[in-house]
Amino acid sequence: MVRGPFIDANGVKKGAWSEEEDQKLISYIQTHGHPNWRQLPKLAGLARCGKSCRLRWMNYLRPNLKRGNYTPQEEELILKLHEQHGNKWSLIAEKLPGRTDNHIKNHWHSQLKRRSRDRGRNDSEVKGKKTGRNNATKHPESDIVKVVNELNNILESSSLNWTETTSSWTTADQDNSVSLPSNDIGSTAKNSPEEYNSVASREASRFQEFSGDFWTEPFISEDMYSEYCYPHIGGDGGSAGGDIFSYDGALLFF
DNA sequence: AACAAGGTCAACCGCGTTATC
DNA sequence: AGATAACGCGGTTGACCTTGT
Repeated sequence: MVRGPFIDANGVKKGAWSEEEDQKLISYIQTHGHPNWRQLPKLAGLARCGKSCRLRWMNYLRPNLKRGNYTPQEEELILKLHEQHGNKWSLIAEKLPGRTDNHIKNHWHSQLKRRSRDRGRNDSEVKGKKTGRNNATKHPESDIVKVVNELNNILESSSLNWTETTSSWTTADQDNSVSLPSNDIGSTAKNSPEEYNSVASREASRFQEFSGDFWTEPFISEDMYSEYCYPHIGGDGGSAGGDIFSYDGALLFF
């Protein structure tokens, strides 16, 4: 499915990653983090460029990545966010725990683009002319709220709660921040509430062990927090938006 | 059964942005 | 303040897979 491995003119390996390379990268990052992608391949004993290592880690090896089919709620949210923000895949990915910008982008081009186009066509047939992108007023509030409510229902059944004051996810049975184990949930737990809870609790325990004191924990690079603990709340203060707030008891992602 | 077309997705490339010197 | 390095994002590619004819 992917380019076969080859060595380029500079002696840098490219193309598909082998199991051995993956293991090297994982074990290096688990031990040292990734403070410097440029230096990482050399230090980890990989004949790759830093950029390639970063990409492999971010899109494939990183913990908590969700694989497999997109839920209708996720797809709906992608469609909404894309209409709002355009091709800002990283922005969209922030709202979808466990999905990477690359995955979302691929999914968009392979399926959602067409659906979006069809929907637009239907809309215009029904409502008459109405065009333009990045137009928030285009979407009736109730429509967006509906999508978000569906997502909230999933979260509720999972016993995971977003605590605005501490900007963290908690499980119902404990107050500790928890990294959302989307990978486990997606592939192993099959999303049943009981299994979901069990995995979430296990992850919470793991996180407890891990984060005795997060800020003094050695070898943890700063951005690991946002990578491991979903969702990343866009606190960059930029104009991109407030990201999450509550509306009539529902969580809104913007 | 064989082929073609379209779909999927990991990976690469180029460029803009941010950080550091 | 300017130059350079490093990072991150979005677009694109290419090979395998699936479906239709």
